[in-house]
Amino acid sequence: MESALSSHHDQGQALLYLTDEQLRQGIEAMFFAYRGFTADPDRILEQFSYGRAHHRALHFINGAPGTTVNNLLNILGVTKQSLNRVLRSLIEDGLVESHVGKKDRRKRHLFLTAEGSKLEQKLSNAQRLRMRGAFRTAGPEAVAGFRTVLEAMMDPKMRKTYANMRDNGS
Amino acid sequence: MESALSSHHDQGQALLYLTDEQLRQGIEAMFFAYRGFTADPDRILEQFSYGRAHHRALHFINGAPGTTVNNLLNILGVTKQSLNRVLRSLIEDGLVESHVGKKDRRKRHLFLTAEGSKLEQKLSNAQRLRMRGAFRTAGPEAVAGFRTVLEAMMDPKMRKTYANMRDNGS
DNA sequence: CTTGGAATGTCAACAAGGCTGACATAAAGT
DNA sequence: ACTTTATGTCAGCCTTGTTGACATTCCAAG
Repeated sequence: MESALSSHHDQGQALLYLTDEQLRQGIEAMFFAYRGFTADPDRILEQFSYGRAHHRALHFINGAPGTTVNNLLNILGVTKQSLNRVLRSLIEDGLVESHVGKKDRRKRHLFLTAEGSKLEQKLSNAQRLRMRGAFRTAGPEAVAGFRTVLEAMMDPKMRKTYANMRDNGS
Repeated sequence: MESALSSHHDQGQALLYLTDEQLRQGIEAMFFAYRGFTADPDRILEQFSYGRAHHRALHFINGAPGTTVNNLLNILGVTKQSLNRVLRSLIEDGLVESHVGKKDRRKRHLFLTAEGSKLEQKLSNAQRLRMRGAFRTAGPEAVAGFRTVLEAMMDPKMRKTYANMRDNGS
């Protein structure tokens, strides 16, 4: 990719980062990085006989206590039946509490118990540790670029969801 | 948590991008972006009754024709039994060819057939289209940052594998 | 007020793709 | 030649995705 230096066209210069080869590298980087991203929590989850699905549920219930099953469904992008199985085991194990809605009794509002919060912290800490390392190594400008590209890669609907979480959560 | 914000030290300012809140946003961005990243090829794969595992095999066989099962295993980070199931179906369907090694008859060297190459292209095009859009929207500097952070997030072993593919492939 | 439809959540059964264990074959070392 | 190591295949299990059938609750139209 040193051809950028030898290009005769200004446009070629400017758009070199969009070549198929660059995109292929981006695709593979995404694949390998995501594996790293999930590796640490996965190791912890294994000890509890849980999977990534449990982690995701804990994460988003922690971020929005009292959220409903339906709301969680939209965020996670799985079927309610699939989420239900995960929630059931978390409730049975006393990590999550489900309260029937007072206004609308069809809805179940979800909360982490003290124990659930403890596991969420443990998973979160492990995942943040790696991300902090990566962020520190890469530096603030790289992190800004990272966030910009990831946001542009989301489905538009999820981009909005993400923007809301970001703005409320900070 | 947000103590960086209220810190009285210069260091707090400089490291603002490393707060737990920033890291949480990075984690969620990674989650939502990865979903977008896989969404387009997933839709195509569905029509062929294949899954992400088939896509990954096709992708890396395409990138390194003649690679062995064992080599693919190391790249994909799954068990050989798991990969074998996927390869078997791809071979049965005539997308991949497996040739017994001439030097070492234990090894199987893997190649895409014309048909396999066609599907790989189709998947690859769909995935690149989204990534190109994201890259173009974000701009070259953001893309550089994106790559830097992702690389720092990989497991060290995979970082080396990735670096080799990157340097050979260009 | 009742009734029919929409929204929400649960239960059952199936499929994809991880996993481990057992095994066959080929190569390599003693 | 015999054991050990490397490589790949087959069988069976588990998680977590899926669809289908269903119960409960709410709400709006009659």
